[in-house]
Amino acid sequence: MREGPDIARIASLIGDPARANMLNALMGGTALTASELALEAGVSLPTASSHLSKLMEGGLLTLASQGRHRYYGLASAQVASMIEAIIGVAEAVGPRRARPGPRDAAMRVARVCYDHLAGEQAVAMLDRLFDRKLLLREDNEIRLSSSGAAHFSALGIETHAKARRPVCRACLDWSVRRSHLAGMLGAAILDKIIAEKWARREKDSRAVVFSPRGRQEFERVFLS
Amino acid sequence: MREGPDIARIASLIGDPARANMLNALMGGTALTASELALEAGVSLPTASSHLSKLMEGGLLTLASQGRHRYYGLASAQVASMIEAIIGVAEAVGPRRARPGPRDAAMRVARVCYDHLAGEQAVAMLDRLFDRKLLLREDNEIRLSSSGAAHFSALGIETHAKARRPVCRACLDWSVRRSHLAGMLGAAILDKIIAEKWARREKDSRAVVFSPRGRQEFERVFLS
DNA sequence: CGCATAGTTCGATCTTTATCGAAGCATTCC
DNA sequence: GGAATGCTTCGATAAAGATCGAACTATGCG
Repeated sequence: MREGPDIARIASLIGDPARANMLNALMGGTALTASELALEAGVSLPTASSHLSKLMEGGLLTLASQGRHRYYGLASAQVASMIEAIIGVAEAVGPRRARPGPRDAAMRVARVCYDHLAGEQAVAMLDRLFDRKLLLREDNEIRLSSSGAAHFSALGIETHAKARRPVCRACLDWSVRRSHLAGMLGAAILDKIIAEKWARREKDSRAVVFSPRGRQEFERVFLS
Repeated sequence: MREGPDIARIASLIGDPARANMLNALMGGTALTASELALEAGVSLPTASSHLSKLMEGGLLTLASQGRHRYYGLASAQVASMIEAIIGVAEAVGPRRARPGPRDAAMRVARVCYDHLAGEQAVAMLDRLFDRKLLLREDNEIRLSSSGAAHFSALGIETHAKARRPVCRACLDWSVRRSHLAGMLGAAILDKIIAEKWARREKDSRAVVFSPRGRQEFERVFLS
């Protein structure tokens, strides 16, 4: 009977199917309203509302009110990466999903992880950015080199640190089991990919699907 | 209502206080019997037994029968690192523990993480091993250099890969928020620290407490 | 074999909590 | 102002599951 941090509290919050579905949906990175989350979780609005207040109280969510809309989002990247870790275990021990299915394959290639790109594409990108010395591994962190700063700035990606959010961060990829790029820069790159219409978000999924031309452009800019 | 891996199943397993306590105890790395875990969780033997079979069915534990003893342990390093991630969130959002307390401080300095050393000491050690080029960062993995192989071998630490377990692996430290060394080598180093009596495991805790002389030795060998 | 220790299974009880309909607030639109 | 939309609170119901005592199985010891 040891004390220690209350992991049961956190885990039981995630342990309800409705709440797990909501969190899963929020892993897409976009904040959602209570009604959207109710739909996502397959429960009525009152039920969803009750779940949301529990998640809020548990510190897993943040809330942004805009007019009569209330947008719920994951509280932090740390929460997101905890959820990724749980997904990893669930994938590993889970009842071997009958057929991997096309959506699942798409997820492995490229998907949204909270606010940045994950999957094979993202892991390959980080590797290339290191090779080209646009990013530097330092200690156990990732740092932007001066050539990297110039490079991203030329692409119209702002890399000045604001607030306390780190510019670069490594995030473990559950499908590849290697790191991909998170942090402000990771988020900015995903923004660019979507803004340039190189890829679109699959509806109701975290999968990111590149268009043929978009993939070419992405490879030219980030994988060359 | 999306499908996807069943994270609720995994999380709800951890979400029960009794099971969470058991898992927490197993994070110490040593396999424990059902009675020990019952004590640890503060429940009766039948209750513990029921929890254990659920954890087994969920794939979070492994079981080794030896005579009339049945030793339960965490199923994998992946499971351990998921639990660490949950601990991290619980620490971050949890009801600010009134006073950090001495045990808590000791945990931050050095503790057992499944089968290797974690905490400030462990993070510092990994940094030094990189500085001395005994370990090399490669891609996103850690590799043993040839001088490193010689070094550890001279210390009586075997570094030949056996089975499929990687020799070196990075593991994110929840207290320091940087990586420390896991994998076969990480485990072997912890073994040596205990075997040489440089430090002892705190009773009923994951904390690892160095003796004055032990700390000196450890610093000489791994932090110099 | 008989006894002791380790562990599981069974059955009954009891608490927790997920759920939704109805009603209540709050904000915006007209 | 009044109607509509988005969301929360309340109250009652129902289901899930945690708990333990007692009985049962298995292993070891003399």
